[in-house]
Amino acid sequence: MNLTDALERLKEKGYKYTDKRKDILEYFEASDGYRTASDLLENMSEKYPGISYDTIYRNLHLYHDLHILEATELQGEKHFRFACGHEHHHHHFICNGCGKTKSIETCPMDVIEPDFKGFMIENHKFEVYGLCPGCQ
Amino acid sequence: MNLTDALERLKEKGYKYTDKRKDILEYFEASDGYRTASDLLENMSEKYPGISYDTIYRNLHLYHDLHILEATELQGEKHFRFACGHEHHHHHFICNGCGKTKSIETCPMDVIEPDFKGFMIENHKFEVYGLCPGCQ
DNA sequence: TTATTAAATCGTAACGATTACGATATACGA
DNA sequence: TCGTATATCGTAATCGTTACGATTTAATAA
Repeated sequence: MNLTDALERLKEKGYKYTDKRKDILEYFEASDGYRTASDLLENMSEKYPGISYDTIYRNLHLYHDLHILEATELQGEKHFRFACGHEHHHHHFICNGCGKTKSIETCPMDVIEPDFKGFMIENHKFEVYGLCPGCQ
Repeated sequence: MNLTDALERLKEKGYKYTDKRKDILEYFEASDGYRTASDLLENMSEKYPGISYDTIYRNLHLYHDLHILEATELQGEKHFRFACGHEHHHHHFICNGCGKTKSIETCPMDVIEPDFKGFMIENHKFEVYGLCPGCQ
């Protein structure tokens, strides 16, 4: 996902263009890692003092619904990043220091023993946490 | 982990025995799956109307610190279950209906490509979610 | 260009899960 | 049985998030 594609998807779904919406996308484009709602609020407050929580969360949810952002829960707080796009299914190493990610191509669902007879599998989560080279 | 071992660990660490502490452990022993603080509060309220949130959370944290309970975060809420004890490292299928778990013996860290040069791995999370036979 | 209006935002209150704390009660060793 | 450290109660505060009436604005039509 990138800024241009995201803005296009927004338009084709009939959502309005606003500077705040563009700036939110630019923030995630520049981040390349997981960020929280308050990270975003703090960043947006520089340009838009007094920006509402409603605006932050409404747009985060909108982008998530449109598959422009993907989300994960870390330490009781939702974190968002640009969606990884049409690439094949994969997982992430997530840096505890800066939130940046690194792809893990293998999916454990392909390699674990398939003894789930009688169980209906709906989804799964596999994440590796640690420190990236820059954060050690 | 079981009730007897847990009470013994509590005693040997110098914590006091109370009926509430025993009953919390009995609740998790009988549950065999992930339960929330409010699940526990609701259950304890039958015998102890007016039991304090402080008591619930303080003991959940105590048991977690003593490795009597293990925890995971599901849908923004912490869930606890009896620790799986000294068995070898493994992961869980977790039923979205009843919270019960099923062990997954394979750990993805053993099978993924080891291309983490320069990254310091601290921990990982692998969970499979779905419905157990009884909840479908 | 202006008018219309549905959507976006603001300001702020409410919410659910969790934490915190002074006052009181209790387990347990002396 | 007493003394005291600890556990609990009752309740307020905190944090992340959601909700909502009032106001503003982007997009479209006249």
